[in-house]
Amino acid sequence: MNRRASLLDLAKTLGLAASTVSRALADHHDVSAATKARVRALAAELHYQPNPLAAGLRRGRSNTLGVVVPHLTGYFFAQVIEGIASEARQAGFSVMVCQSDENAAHEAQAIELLINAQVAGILVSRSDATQDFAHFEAARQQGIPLVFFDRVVEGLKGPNISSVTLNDYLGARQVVEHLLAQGCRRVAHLTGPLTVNIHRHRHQGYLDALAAAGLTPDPRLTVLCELSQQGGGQAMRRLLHLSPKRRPDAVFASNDLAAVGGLQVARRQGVRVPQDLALAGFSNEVFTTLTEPPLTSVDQRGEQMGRTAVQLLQRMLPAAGQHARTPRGIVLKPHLLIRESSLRG
Amino acid sequence: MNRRASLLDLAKTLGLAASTVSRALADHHDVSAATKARVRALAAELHYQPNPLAAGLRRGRSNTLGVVVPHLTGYFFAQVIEGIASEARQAGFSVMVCQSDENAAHEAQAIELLINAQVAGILVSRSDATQDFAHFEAARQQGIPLVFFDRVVEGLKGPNISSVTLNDYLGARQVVEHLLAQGCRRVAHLTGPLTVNIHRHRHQGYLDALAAAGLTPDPRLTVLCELSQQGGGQAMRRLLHLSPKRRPDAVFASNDLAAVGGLQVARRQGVRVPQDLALAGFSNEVFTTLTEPPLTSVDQRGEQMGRTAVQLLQRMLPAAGQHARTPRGIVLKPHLLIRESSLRG
DNA sequence: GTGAAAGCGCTAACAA
DNA sequence: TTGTTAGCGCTTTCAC
Repeated sequence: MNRRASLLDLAKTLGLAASTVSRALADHHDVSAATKARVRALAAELHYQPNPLAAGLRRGRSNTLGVVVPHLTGYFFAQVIEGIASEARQAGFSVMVCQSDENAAHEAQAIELLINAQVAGILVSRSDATQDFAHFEAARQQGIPLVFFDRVVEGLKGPNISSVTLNDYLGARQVVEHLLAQGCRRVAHLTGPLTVNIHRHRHQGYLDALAAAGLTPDPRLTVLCELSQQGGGQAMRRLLHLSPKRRPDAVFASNDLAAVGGLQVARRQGVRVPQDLALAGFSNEVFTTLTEPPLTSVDQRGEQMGRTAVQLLQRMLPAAGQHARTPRGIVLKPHLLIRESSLRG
Repeated sequence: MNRRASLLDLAKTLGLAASTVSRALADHHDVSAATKARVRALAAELHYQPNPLAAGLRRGRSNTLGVVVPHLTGYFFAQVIEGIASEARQAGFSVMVCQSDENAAHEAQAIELLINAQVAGILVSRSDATQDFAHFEAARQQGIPLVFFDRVVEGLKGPNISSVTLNDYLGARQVVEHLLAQGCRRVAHLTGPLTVNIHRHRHQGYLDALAAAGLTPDPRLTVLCELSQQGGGQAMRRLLHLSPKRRPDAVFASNDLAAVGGLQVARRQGVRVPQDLALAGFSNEVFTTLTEPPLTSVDQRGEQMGRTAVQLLQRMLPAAGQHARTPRGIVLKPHLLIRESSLRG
């Protein structure tokens, strides 16, 4: 079991200085092509692998990207992380994943952990509960670039901060337009806290779709609830208790879990979906094709979002050259997926 | 923006040598209690955070644990990773997650990446496709301890290898005993490749439960299929094509996705679940409570498995003292969760 | 019980 | 274009 080859080993056998080998491997412009070739050949032969710990120590930052998500159990975030992991690996980065559990304190702790680990950058989808954003500022002040994905912190802008989001407004609007096209006239909306960008945008899309169709939104049909199976069930119960005239003929839930919770309550009360009540969710979770009937939803393009987030981060890294530190905000287009729960044929 | 305090900073302000401070912080036994107290007080005051890169470089290994899973999108592995991440953090480790996509080459690549990153240990659930286990041997030979969870490599045993699994045999046996108790007599089994421990054990549990009830297993009722929604659907179609006498009155699928695929096909063909056909899966995925009817399943205790895996790893680390490097195999008890899909009341 | 010294493997300023 | 030098922050002999 022989020690792994070090850069110095390469240098010695080639009769070069360590620094030259280092530069050659980094493809530094003022190393002769011949030298580069020799170095690369030997490196390949010896299966040289740079020691990331040493490089990190020297540079003052590791080659790891930090990721903070509210949780992992849920198709969307898992997908995003798959995208991040795959894109990061191609760029030579490792990925460290932390979860905030929708808890502001955990989120701050995670950021601290990542700063401490001297990550090259942080990708984060903020917890719904977070109100104080000092921890993000702290990262920025350490010179660690931040990319927000899906759930952004809207006040935070600046040279070291980018974002990639879904066009939630458009997604919601398309859902509601589809429901209206099915002949629905009283469309209800189950929403999360409107302080969070995604929920606010989806709600606005809902309102505007109604307005565009010449309908006046009924405030009783917008229900603020926890976007869980239980929360969706409760909200549905409330809606079904309305007088027949006021009762909705369609429900658009801001996520799939709440939609399914609502679906179950409705069916148990003998409401036929989609004939009596058309239903749609948001996120395109795996289980949307497994429910009875399958659930109309909006795909959030998780993997693409993850890949894009890493690309945005790379642009903000010092090594990226001249155009470095350009903050950007990318908005992805949603995909409406129409399934039986909203199809009145 | 002042530089983070280094160990040397502490040493200087206390009039001590760096080595003493280092030992004090590591709670080394021959540092006086008084000195330890002074050091700790100042460290706390200055919010001293050791530089993990430097420590890692010096020690020749980082404070990161590597995790390799087939994929992230799926409740079980996400749960395990939550358990791992939480336990690892408590022990002062970071976690690096890689996915193999059920692909042997990707898996080998991931292990190589982790070895290269000088992780302190590797936690892995092997891909179903892997046949060649040289990459695991390589890790072991680098002195990197391995813990297999859920899916183990059965040939690999030794001083640096532990495992934590579910008692799949028992889980399967409980499921089938429950189905038999519901009055079912022709129980079918949808299984994955029997080369993988989990599938083989589940199948054996199935066979033994039948035998214990005095029934002779009908080989036509064991269907080897891809354990996906589609695969489960196809298998169910095949079973329903059997002559009425041979047709099963219960199906136990080795995972939930296949069970739901089967459920959909059955319902579409007018088979009533559970009256005509009782159904059970395995894994307790989130969606098991969302199907119509909700699906009986076996909880795999993902989070517990993740926590246990990290604990086993710690026992194998050099620092763990005398009893270090003790390999262990822990087997967790499954929890049968009976839901409507198998309840004939 | 504490200190001095060396070095993990790499990179970056500066010199040639 | 290449080499020299220094040092990132920590741990670990070895000496006292």
